[in-house]
Amino acid sequence: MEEIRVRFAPSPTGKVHIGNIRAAIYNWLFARHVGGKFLLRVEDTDLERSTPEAIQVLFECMDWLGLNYDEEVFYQTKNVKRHLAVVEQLLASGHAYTCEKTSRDGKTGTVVMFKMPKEGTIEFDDIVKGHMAKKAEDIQDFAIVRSDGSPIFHIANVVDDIDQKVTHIIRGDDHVENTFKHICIFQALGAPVPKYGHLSMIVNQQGKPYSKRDGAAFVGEYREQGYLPEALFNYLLLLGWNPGDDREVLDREEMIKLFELEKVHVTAAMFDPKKLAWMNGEYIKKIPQAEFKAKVKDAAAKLLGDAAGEDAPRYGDEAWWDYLVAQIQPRTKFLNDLETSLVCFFRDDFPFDEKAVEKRLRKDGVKATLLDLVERFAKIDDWTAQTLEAMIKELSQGNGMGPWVHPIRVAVSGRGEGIGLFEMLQLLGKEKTLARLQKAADTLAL
RNA sequence: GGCCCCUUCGUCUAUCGGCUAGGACAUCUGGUUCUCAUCCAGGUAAGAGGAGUUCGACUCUCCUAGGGGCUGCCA
Repeated sequence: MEEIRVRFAPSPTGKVHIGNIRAAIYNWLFARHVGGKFLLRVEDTDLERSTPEAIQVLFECMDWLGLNYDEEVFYQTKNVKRHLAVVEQLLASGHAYTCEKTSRDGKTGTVVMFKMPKEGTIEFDDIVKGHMAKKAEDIQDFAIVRSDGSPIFHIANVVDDIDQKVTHIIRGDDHVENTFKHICIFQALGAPVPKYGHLSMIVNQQGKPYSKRDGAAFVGEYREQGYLPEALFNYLLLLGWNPGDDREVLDREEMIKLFELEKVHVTAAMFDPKKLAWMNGEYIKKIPQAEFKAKVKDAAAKLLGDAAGEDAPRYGDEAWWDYLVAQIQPRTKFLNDLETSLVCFFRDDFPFDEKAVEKRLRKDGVKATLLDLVERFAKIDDWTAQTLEAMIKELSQGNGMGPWVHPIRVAVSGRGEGIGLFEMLQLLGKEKTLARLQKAADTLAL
């Protein structure tokens, strides 16, 4: 049986965005599902707009998402001779002709045009859109070689697909009209016409298709914001496809096993950052403890920076790290939040949230409370969350621990939210806790 | 303008003619809790409009409206 081969063929004219990368994801999944080959082709024939940086960014994003390709990257510009040879062939067979033309930007010159059939219907069965048909007369002849002699997308694309033996072309909806043209080229060349599947667009919150102008559309942006590649991958997959039941969070193996191009939606889907954020949280919860610990340590090292050594609380004590990770991981939604939630453990110059200070510390009587706590805490030898909680419980006499808990939290962490207070105090240790309570009483509380 | 495609809760979607229209995110309410988050329980919320086919239509057909794509010496 013939090997199934698909390709992702972006043009490196800007940073790869989520619409493009979803096409890559669907191609990849399709190939893995059927046991075929997934190829990467860089369509860099637009010399004026293609950049090496964009190509580099493309590689990084694909690698980040785990979109591995099976053969060496194919650069379209390296196949120019073949493109032109094929054009000669078309010229000779009467499927193409030269003509004087004036371009949009006013350049006049001789280009090669592909001659479309003048009658009949061009049709194909799109794997996602179903049967497609168009009258040949509705499609005009189109240029395939520029006046400077360079091949244009249409011819380069088709010739490369022939050369790479591509069997299924899965690409964006914006190419449907091209498909009618390309089919004619395949036929003029006597080459087998591949199967097509056109993917709907992803639209932004305004309902408009994503373009390179949408800042947040750049794939790398999500990485920088602390999204996990698995979450983005999973979310993008769900935008226009579902396994047929209520499952949404799927691992890579399940995706490969369940993915079917036929079930991909025809309609455009709106990108919902909130659901992506939720998905990210789901994946963060699933990170193995050891792996998450490494991320926490990385973030800690970054925080320590120049202050390293000085503020380091009990490094090397793995039990301490494990306890910290157990507290932090379940309430982390973005990797980037780590810095904020960890800073109070690693720096004494952590920032104070002005609102929290106002609400919890700048209140009459708080100073006395804090000073009282310094005295009481100083007497505690068994510095554990349990002991500390028992002590505050006793102080509050069942009337709610709020009046003690809130000021302490802000005094030692600078924030009004975070992990459980007593766990936090245990992690900080007695010495730091006392120092911070004292400092807050002296400088912030009333 | 022309050609092509699309239309279920705010959003992503399930439904292969029988629907009291299901799930997820978001949102709201209640519970748990020292905060935030989590977690648990529950609520609000949809078939663009109109004809037709049919015992029966969200599902099939047609029309209208709305949205999108293409209409380059871009890809």
